[in-house]
Amino acid sequence: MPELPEVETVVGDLAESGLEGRTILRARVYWPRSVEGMTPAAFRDRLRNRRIERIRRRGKYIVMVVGGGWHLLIHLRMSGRLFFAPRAEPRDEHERVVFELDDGRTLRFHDTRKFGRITLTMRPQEKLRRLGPEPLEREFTARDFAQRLACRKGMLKPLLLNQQIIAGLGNIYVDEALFEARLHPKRRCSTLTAPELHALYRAIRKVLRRGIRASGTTLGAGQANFYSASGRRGRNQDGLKVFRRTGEPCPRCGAPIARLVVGQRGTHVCRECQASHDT
DNA sequence: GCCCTTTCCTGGAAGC
DNA sequence: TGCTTCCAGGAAAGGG
Repeated sequence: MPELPEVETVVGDLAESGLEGRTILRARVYWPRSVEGMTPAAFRDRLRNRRIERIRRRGKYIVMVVGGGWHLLIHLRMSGRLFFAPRAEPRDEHERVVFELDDGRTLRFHDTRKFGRITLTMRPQEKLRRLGPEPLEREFTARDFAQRLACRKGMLKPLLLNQQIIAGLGNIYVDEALFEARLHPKRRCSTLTAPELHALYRAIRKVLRRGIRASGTTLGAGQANFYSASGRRGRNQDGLKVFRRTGEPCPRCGAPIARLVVGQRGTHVCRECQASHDT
């Protein structure tokens, strides 16, 4: 599941592999629903001979500035991957969109579960402005965070997964951040004290930075798992404290990690360390 | 406007 | 062993 650290890793890999400055000669769409907002034919026509000027990340989106004012927004969702392959290499059945580049390589969008989406648009802000702040940017302060959460009545976990509140968090890093901050995922936001909000702010930044340093989290071995654009597995799974560690001892107190469902999401907690209070 | 539920999909695990 | 069923999960749309 690509979240902020995984997308950051992919973008870093793509930039390092010299994607910026390359020209897309042709795009081939093998699963039309992977392309959002226009027909595959329009997508192909508008991308032909476009130069990839810049690549960056915003939340969980990969943003490529291509020529003529167009922007490619790529969301990997559950199982999406991007990687390079020589043009002659046969297509895997799960490759949904393939971009032919001017240097003999192809950039392939591989997505077993077909949740991923690619949007070609002149107005990227229509999508991107809905996103909350970037949690690792300097301008995102503990005060901003507290203000965004304090007025909410919902449970912590669904709110942190909401990309409009804060961009880039997904199931893995939310569970890890809540453990780090010793907060129960079902706690109502409005009941948090100022020190608790501050602890959560720091925890979110800590687990995301750790994830980026480890080049992301790769769970299991199947091809639907996370692999960077250069085909590397992440190493952050070894450092996870609670996520998918049901029954294992809590690294802080030794109590068994429990699994519960919060907002229809599998959720991992230490019931000793993460007091439930009002739940 | 906020919160909650449903929908999209497939591979792999679990159940029989 | 081999078949069937169930589940995970991000974002957006729809309902209350």
